[in-house]
Amino acid sequence: MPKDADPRECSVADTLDLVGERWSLLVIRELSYGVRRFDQIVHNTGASRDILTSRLRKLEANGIIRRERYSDHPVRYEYHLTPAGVELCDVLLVLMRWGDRHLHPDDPPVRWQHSCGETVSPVVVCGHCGKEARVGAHSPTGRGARTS
Amino acid sequence: MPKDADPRECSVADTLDLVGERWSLLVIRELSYGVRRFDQIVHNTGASRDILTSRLRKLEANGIIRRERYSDHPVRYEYHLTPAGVELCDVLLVLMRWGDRHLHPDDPPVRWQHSCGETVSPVVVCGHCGKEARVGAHSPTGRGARTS
DNA sequence: AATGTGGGTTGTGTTTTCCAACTTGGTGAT
DNA sequence: ATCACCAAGTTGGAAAACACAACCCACATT
Repeated sequence: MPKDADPRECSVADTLDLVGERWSLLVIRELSYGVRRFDQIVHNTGASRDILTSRLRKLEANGIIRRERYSDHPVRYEYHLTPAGVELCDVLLVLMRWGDRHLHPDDPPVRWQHSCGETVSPVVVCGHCGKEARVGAHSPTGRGARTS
Repeated sequence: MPKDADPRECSVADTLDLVGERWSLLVIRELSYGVRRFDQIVHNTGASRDILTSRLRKLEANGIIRRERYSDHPVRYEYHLTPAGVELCDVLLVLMRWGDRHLHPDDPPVRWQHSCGETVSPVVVCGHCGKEARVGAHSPTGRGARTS
């Protein structure tokens, strides 16, 4: 870090410290699709095996995924999302929506069907009033809120 | 990429190719706070100057930010979000919510006030029916939808 | 004349990542 | 019993990315 830096206190940065490295969010994506095995995650993401090992260990250490033994002889494991990991799927949905709109406007690679019967088109709203929410629409307050 | 890999077609992966490298989302965060100057972005993120230059160029090349000359003598630039960049702020909001809940449960570093008067507590909902949406709740369809 | 400012670029290490090949403890087929 | 195969990693060596201080340039200020 440059010695004159004074990074903003920020939950975005703190979350990215846990899941912001290359491949981590794609691992969570695979688990959200129900993929559980090491080799399948390699195959579906393109991560190299050593890096995948290190990402899985870090996600596990931070309570985002869980490793479960499904065979004793030989010892074999599979991976699952924890409740905290399931919550991170919201991030995937919003990233997917942006990519669908801006990079694949005519044919989204994947659609998720919602319980209402329609294809999910995720929108971020304020939990209190239900209307659309977006950073920048109003001014921030708190320890990390400086605007210069 | 390992030669047996066959990465899933996926808008999440495609979006992360544009903004998933270290610092890129924090640059967008700074612009969403109204910070415009190179040195301020360095100061508030902790990115090194050379890497920041490369991130800014890439984000600009992909239409997420815009560089604007605000002085001719000497030549000076400042950075702004494009409409596509503003849409990416949804991702920040959802990352922030996760970090607030899981890493700072008692004192979120930043609060954004919504037009309804309350602090924004972002929720991802289905754009059709308005109810909560989450990847994994139903099964995916499309080219990238395999579940093994 | 000296210092400061904004937006970079350069040089030189250090750290990460990449990828094939290998390992380990087993199973099933010949 | 030997051979191939499987899953879940680990290892070694090369390539790429990153970090950071120092420098640069065209001004403006003191």
